[in-house]
Amino acid sequence: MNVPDNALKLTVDAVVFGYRDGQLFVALINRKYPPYEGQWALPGGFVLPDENLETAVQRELHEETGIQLRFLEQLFTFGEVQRDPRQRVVSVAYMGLVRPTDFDIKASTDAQEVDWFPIDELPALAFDHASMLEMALKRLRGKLTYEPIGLNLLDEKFPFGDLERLYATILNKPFDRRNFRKKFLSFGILTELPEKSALEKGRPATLYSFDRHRYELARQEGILFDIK
Amino acid sequence: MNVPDNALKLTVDAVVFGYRDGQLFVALINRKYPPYEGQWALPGGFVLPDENLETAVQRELHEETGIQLRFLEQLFTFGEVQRDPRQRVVSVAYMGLVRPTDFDIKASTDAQEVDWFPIDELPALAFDHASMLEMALKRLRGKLTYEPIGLNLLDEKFPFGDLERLYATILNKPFDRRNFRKKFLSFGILTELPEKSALEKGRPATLYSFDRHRYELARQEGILFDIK
DNA sequence: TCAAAAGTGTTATTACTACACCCATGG
DNA sequence: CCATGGGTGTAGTAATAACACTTTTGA
Repeated sequence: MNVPDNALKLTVDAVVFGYRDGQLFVALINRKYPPYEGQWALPGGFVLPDENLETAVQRELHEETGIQLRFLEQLFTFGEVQRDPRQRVVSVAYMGLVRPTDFDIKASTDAQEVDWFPIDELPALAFDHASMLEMALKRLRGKLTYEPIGLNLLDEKFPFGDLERLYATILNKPFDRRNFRKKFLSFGILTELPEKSALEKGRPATLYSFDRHRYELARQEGILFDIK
Repeated sequence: MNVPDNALKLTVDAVVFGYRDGQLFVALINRKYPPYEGQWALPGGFVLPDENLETAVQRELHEETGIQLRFLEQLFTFGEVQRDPRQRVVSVAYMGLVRPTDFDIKASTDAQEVDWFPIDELPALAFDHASMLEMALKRLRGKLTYEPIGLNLLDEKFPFGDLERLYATILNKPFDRRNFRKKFLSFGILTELPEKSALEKGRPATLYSFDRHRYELARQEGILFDIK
C-alpha cells in the first residue's frame, strides 16, 4: 500500500456479485488497517499513476480476492469531500459479476480476510460502501430486465430453471415458468445442448448455454431484450 | 487556472444540451490555452481539493458559460492514461439540460468563447470529448424513453406539440400525434393550464406544465413511464 | 409407487398501432 | 375564406398474463 501524499487521491472499488442456490452474494474484505480497521468493506484501492481505471479494479480484485470476473462495468464515481476521514479521496465504483465456479476465493497479496455475504445479511460497511452496494444492486436489477447480464452469474452450461430462479431471486418476485421460458427463448440467444443436467432430484433438465455471438447480432438488428 | 503539479489530476466536464425549434444543441467553449488551443471543447475544469464533484461542475459551468442548469447527472468517468497529453488527468463527465430561456450565454470569468452547436454540425473536439458527447447523447436518448427528463429541455409552460417534436427530434423518428398524446397524458404527470399559447400561426395550443410532485408519487407507486 | 422437479398450449385480457376529419385562429 | 397547426376516437393486431396436467428420473 504505497500511497503518495498529495492533494487528491483516486481509488476504485468493486461491488462483485455472485449467485448460488437461490441467493445473491457480495464479496467483502475485512480491513486490516485503519481507518475502519476490522470492518468489512468493498474490495478496492488506489489507482496507480499510469494505470487505467479498469486495470486498477482488476488488479486490486486479483490482489485482494483472487476473483475471476465474468463481467465488469463502471457504476458511479463517489466524490463527497468527507467520504474518507483521512483526506480527499474520490472513488470510481464498479460492478462485477462472477460465476458460481469462481466463488472459491483465495486471499492473497494484501492477505485480507475475504468472504461472500448474502445481500440480505450484510455487515456494516466502511466508508460510503453501503451506498455503492445499494447503487450496484439497483443497477443489477435494472439491467437484468433489458440486457442478459444475468447469464454471467450462471455456469457455462445451466438448466433453464436456474435462470428463472436467478431472476426470481434477484428481482424478488415470482415468474410464471411457461411465460418466462417462452419469452426468454424467443430472443434466440440461448443454445439448447444435447446433454442433460446431472441430477439430484426429479427429472433431469436440458442444459443451455449463452450464445454471445447471436446476442450481438440480434442487438445490432434492434431486437430488444426485455424481461419483466 | 492555478493547478498544483501532482501525480494525478481530477477534472469534471459537462455535456450540456439545449433544445429549440426542432434542433438539439450542445454548449462548447473555445480553448484559450494549450493543449488544443483554439479548438472547441466541453466546458469543465479541475476539481478543487475541498469541493464536491457536482459543485465543481456547476462552478465551472457558471464561470465559463453562465449557464443555468435544469438537470444534471453524472455520466461516466474517463480515465485512460493518455487522454490528456500533459499528464494523467481523470475526468468525471456529466450530462446537463437547460431550458430554451436559459440559452443566453454570457461568457464570463474565464472569458472563453462559448457557443451552442447543433448536434449534427459539430466541430472537432479536444481530448476525448467526442466520446463524452456521444455517450451523453446515448444516455439522453435512452433516458427519454423511461424518465420524463425531456421536460427539462422545454419552458415551464409548453404546448403539447413541442413535447412531441422534441421526442421526434432527439430520438430521430416520427411519432403518431394521437398515440403520443394519449400515452404521455396517461402517466398523469402533466397539468393542463387554463392559458393558451400566444400564437404565430394556426389554432392556439393549450399549455401544459410538468407536475414534478405527481411524478414522484407515481414513481413511488411503481407506475412506470415508458415512451417508445 | 412416490416424491421431486422438468416440460408444455390455450384462452382472456391488455397494450399498441394505424388511421382521417374537424376546430380555432390570423391574415 | 384560406392556410396553419391543434385537437380528437375507433378498430384491428400483437403482446402479455393467467392457468394445470403430464413426464422423467431416483429412492
